[in-house]
Amino acid sequence: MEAEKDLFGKCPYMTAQKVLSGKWSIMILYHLGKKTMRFGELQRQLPDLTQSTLTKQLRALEENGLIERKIYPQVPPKVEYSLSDIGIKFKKVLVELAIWGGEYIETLKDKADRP
Amino acid sequence: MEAEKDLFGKCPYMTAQKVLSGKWSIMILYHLGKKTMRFGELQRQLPDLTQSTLTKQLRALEENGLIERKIYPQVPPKVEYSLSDIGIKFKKVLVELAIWGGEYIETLKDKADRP
DNA sequence: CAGAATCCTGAGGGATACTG
DNA sequence: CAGTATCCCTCAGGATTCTG
Repeated sequence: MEAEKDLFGKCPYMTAQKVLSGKWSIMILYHLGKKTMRFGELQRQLPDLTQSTLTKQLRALEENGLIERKIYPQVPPKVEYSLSDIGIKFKKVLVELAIWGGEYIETLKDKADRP
Repeated sequence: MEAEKDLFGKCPYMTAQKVLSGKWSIMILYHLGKKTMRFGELQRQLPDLTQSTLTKQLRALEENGLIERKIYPQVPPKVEYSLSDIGIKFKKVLVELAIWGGEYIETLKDKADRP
């Protein structure tokens, strides 16, 4: 698609940046990294975004190949989201991200303690 | 500042997301991770952004405590940018990010090969 | 050299309402 | 349940120009 044209030949950092630029991308990848989830369940984990926003974010991640969407043809609808292969590999980044994020929050507290 | 209020108490992932949301944050951190640099030198490494944009991105990173700005009071001006302590710790994330970004680009090529 | 000051624009995110 | 379809609106990013 168009996304591929944009990303081709770019450096890994810029590529990563693009894919992760969605406001909720990281959170979604984190939750799907724990387990495959249905739309509703995922939404309950992320109370701060609306259905429409969640849908858009999921579509974007799917188009970029990070997650997979499995539709069960039944009524009522059932749709499961899970990490793709490359999505699973992203977990390693998430681990470091979590560690660093924790450290970062600590530095903020320190600043607040002695102003 | 206001940034602290926003970030306080949030999960590490959301915190990280906020700090890295700048379009060029990762690239800048990567370059400054290699060495301390002056404004002009940094700009030469990143030919795709204008001075004003680079300035804004640097200000944002500085406000978030990721980089440090050292001003030499002389004429013509000399300003050096470097990673702060917490900025240095971010290198670990960058490493994983680079690896994953490379893998991701590979998956794109695979898709292109057999459409 | 390393910026500050303006101005502008688009797209990403959100709110709301409707549906198979 | 898991979406679509609209509308709206902010604001990050960029272009441009001027400066100590």
